[in-house]
Amino acid sequence: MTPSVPEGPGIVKNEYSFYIVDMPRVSEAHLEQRRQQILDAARACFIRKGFHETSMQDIFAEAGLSAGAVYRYFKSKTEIVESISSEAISMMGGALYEIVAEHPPPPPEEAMERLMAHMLENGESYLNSFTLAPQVWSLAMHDSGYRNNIANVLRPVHALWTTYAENLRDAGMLPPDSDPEAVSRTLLALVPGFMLQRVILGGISPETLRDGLYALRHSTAATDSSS
Amino acid sequence: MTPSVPEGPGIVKNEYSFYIVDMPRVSEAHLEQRRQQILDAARACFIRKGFHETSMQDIFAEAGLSAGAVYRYFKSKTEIVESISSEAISMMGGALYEIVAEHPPPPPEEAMERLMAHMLENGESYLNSFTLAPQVWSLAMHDSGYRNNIANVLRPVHALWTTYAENLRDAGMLPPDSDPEAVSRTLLALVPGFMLQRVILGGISPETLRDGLYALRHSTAATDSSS
Amino acid sequence: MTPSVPEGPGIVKNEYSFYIVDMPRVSEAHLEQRRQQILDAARACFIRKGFHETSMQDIFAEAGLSAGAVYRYFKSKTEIVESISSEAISMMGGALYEIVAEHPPPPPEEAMERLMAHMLENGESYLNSFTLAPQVWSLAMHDSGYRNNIANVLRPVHALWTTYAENLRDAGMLPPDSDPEAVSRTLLALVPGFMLQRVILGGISPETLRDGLYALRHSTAATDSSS
Amino acid sequence: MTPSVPEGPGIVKNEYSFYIVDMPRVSEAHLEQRRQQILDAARACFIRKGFHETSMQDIFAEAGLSAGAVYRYFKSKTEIVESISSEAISMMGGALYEIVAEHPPPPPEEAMERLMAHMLENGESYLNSFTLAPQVWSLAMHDSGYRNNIANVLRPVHALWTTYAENLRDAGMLPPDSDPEAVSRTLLALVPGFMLQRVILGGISPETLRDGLYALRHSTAATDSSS
DNA sequence: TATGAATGAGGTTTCATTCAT
DNA sequence: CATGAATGAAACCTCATTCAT
Repeated sequence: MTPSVPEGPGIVKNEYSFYIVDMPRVSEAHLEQRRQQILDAARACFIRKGFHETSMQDIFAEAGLSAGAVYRYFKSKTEIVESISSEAISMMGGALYEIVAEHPPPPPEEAMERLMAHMLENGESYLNSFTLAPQVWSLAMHDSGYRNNIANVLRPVHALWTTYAENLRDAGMLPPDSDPEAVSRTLLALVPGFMLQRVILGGISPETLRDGLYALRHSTAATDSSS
Repeated sequence: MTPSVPEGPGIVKNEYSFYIVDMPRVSEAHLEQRRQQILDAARACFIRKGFHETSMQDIFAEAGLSAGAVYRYFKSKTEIVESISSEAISMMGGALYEIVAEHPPPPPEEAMERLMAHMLENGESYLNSFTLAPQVWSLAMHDSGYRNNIANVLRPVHALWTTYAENLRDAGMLPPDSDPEAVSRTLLALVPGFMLQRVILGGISPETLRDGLYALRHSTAATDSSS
Repeated sequence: MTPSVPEGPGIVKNEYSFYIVDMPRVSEAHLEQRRQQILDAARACFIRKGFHETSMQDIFAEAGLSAGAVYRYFKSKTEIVESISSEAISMMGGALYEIVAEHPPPPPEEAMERLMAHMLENGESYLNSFTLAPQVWSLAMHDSGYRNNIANVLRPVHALWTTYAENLRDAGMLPPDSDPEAVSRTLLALVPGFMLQRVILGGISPETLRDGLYALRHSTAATDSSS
Repeated sequence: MTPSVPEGPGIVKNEYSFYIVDMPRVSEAHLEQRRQQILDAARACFIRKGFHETSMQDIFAEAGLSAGAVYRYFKSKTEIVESISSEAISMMGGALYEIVAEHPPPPPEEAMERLMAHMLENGESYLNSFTLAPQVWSLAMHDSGYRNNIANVLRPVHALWTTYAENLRDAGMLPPDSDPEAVSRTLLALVPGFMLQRVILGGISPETLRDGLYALRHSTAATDSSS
């Protein structure tokens, strides 16, 4: 008396009715898409108004979802902020890696120009990380969790710059007794300042940094003051 | 039944107490001192907890004043935040001016080292501007008032660096065709990155920047890529 | 493209899956078993956390069922609470009936001891009615439905005690002019106090009540104060 | 030029103006009265609707105060509930103490009758503790804080009953080998049952308990079953 | 029949600000 | 000028319930 029903993925037999469709009610992809929908909405709000000025209601409205729906995917506003933060601070590695890996290493002004250009492309048009980053830095000031978070993201970046500085020195492009760590720190230090000038003062572009670094690198040896 | 108290200028009667002396009209100096008392309290709170996590109640308590008293001197929390912000972003000019004014100009690595050392002294030990600055940057992202504020403070600083770069070039320490604007921007860009590394990553000091800049300035001319 | 599946009574087509077998119409027994599964889960939660602190989500999780499944069997949380409540307050009759039915009636201290012992067995180890009961009393304070519910359960119990008191009097174990109603009420009143002392104060057992009643029953006639 | 202003309590001199009135802006009594106003409102709500069904908004409305005002006096709803709870469970000691202290001790039925009458007077008309008590018991089931709270209130009451039982025995009104602890527990156990019957079943009064206890105390020695 | 994602009203609590005293 | 009690809008979050699949 059991009818021949096609059995396949998602069609299972159970003890009450004979066959029920056990397909996930919504696909895994749908869930992930919802998460993204929420994160996109949140990011848009955060870029527009900032973390603190954005209320959960703002996010609900922007996402077109109810409170409950959002809280199904993120258990607190903090969790959303952290997601966006992580995302914002982690978008830098790729380009740097490629630049660092080149042989011979590109000169610093070129490396920096290319990195800034990459950040502008992936930041201003898509992630607006230039607006988000300072907010994350700000959070990091009083929340050791965020601070560690950023530190963890920054350390590999720092390491890449150090490798780059070593390559530079090994290729004879830096004095043999120069400290790759100091060079790494100095180049790393340029990034936040570039971002802030871009947003607050304007009038700065990747080329500015390139030309500035180029000029500094070609100052005459006459005026030294190393340790 | 009203006691015979001399009534005269400054002596007023009110309904609660019988007489209060409304006379000496608290000195101008006293007013300013009260303002400072409030600002000191606010700054302490902001450094300890951040702008957003600090409630007005926190400030009242820290200042040992009532709500009404504080609101007599500042008409909103925003006004207090702005005061502290201005203060925090304006503490940089002095040392830079002295450095820039020297003839011949000190080499970049020395100029930067001395500036950072000055900021550490006046920042970390007294103002903790390293903690406040990122919060101000963060505010600036979404409040054009703050942004202009900072821009206005930054422009003279930028101008000083440009003057310095010109001096450098005129003294033959930079290529004659180099762009002082680009050099100025580049040196200015180092400051926020130094502050952030100091707080978040640690392991950076004025000497680090000095050594890094020194090494970069002594890279061989072999690897150029100017425009 | 529709697979050729026999269509017949109980085999229906729906829009999601193609065919589901709607046949055996899950047995009545199965339905009842599902109800029990849910009630068991709910009771466990209620004992663990209380009615109000238990969310429907808690019950879903404990039962291993979905929201929809639970709501198919109970149309609201209130209905579940009521089910558990009824169950909790109705578990007392059986033992009492047996005790009351005995001839000659056991003396009060023995009747009470046996009843308490019975409640402990069926309460503490299985139903934990000692924890549930006060919650039900609490609900009864502001919900006349619950109040009537309890009253309806309590009235037969009360009647049994009254019968018992009459038997006692008829057997010459109480003064001939004593009021069975008053005795019934008094004995009935001992139960909640026993439960609460057991949970809150500890140090009470069926024997305590037996000894206490025994002592009271053997006080000397010298000190009377009847109406 | 300093005017002769009456100095007295609350009139102080300070450095700005010469005299300011330092009277507490509102009197200590006013503060306490506000607390009572809130507690009265809360109690009314709790009696009317129960702890859980009463929202803070209900309390604000009943008290005629704003949210902020209430939260100035109580830092959470829990704190309010606890205040009312403590109050409700602690109103029982006085009358019992007086009864217990009498020499010779009144017979149990009289002691109990008088205590119940006292509770009715101070409970039903003023505190409605008959409605509140079961709610507190209910809370105690899952909150050890409440449980300890109640236990702490109950222990002295229990001790008083034990003293009473000892007095009873010493006065020859209980068998010399009877256990005062068991008698104490038994009499204590009657109270909750009386309260619940009063609210749920009705038809019980202090006299009921008196007559019931009287009858039990005059049962014939023929039917014993002590240990 | 079962699922669980989605809803949205409503909960408690905070906090910048005012104003009667 | 100073006080601090009071305000009340708005914040974050929960949870009983529904309904498309």
